[in-house]
Amino acid sequence: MAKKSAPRWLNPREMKAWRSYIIASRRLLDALDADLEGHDLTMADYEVMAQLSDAPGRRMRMSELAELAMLSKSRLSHRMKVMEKAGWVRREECVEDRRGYWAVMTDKGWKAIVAAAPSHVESVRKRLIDQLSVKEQEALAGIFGHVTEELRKQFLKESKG
Amino acid sequence: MAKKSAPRWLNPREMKAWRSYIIASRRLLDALDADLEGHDLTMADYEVMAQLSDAPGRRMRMSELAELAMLSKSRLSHRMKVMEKAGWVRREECVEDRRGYWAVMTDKGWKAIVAAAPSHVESVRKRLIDQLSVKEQEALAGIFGHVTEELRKQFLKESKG
DNA sequence: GCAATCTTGTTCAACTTTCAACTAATTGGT
DNA sequence: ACCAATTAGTTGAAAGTTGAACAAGATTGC
Repeated sequence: MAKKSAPRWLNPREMKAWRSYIIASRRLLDALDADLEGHDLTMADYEVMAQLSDAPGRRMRMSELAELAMLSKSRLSHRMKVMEKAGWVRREECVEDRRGYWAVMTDKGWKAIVAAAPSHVESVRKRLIDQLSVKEQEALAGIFGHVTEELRKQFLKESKG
Repeated sequence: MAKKSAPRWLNPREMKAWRSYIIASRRLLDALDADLEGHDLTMADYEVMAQLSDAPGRRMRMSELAELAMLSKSRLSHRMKVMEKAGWVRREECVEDRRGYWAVMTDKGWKAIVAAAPSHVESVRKRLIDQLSVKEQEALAGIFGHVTEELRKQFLKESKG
């Protein structure tokens, strides 16, 4: 990341793309979080619950769940403690690998996510998806699919050297 | 936000747009933050410093700065305390409105942001902007400009109606 | 079989963010 | 001029997050 050459500042078009994106994203995430408030969920917790509800048997190893929900192990561990207290999940020892635990969604958790999902989807529609034409939806998927792919490559390159 | 009718789940195209966006954004922000680590800055603090460095006299009222940097007043207040301790900013009483304060960037702060900016821009390029064609940059700006505009309208409607 | 290493998941301490309460100054209506 | 309502900004406590250190179990190579 060290650079000696003159910095390549963003031209107006690039700047507009970047600023629009960063500003809208911040506000969008805030709005989506606010919309979830009534269900006692943040986006992060929703993501955890959604991933878990999709897993076979509504159970998943902590590490895999952390990976899919894009949280650190530590953060997931803390959130699980909170959600466990709320009765939405429970932890079960893992027989196959006795270091590990299963995160298991309870009935109460299932009911909570089923109750929250329609309004969350409606919120995502209203704030984002329904604002976009089909072409724009495809552009969005294209752009960010590509960005993720590239980040993955960059990560591999950087962690090797 | 209360809904009685059947939820309009996302179709595959919509789901792809949404998931690509949310996943890439999370990872992108993480990468950008990681790239800033060497300058002892987070994206949020960078934003504060960048806005301040752009203001006339490199000074701005706390409220305006909070608004532009998209932070709550409380959060800005806390961050300012940290940045003040680092010697990057200082607070000055405001004569025109004696409730208020000016956030003022110090020389040291100016040097810090000038030192950080090139590598941050390079990081934004590498992770996002340079990955996109001109058409994609324009699409990105269009989509998120529109989203911001719509969020603003929705906010106005919701806070009245 | 066994030491070295890696992986899983938690915990502690430091730090950051949020939320509600608060002070003090300004504004606006009468 | 006065009082109520609003606005600017801070504070302190509670909640959330991070990152390093750790214990315990799995894996690898000899």
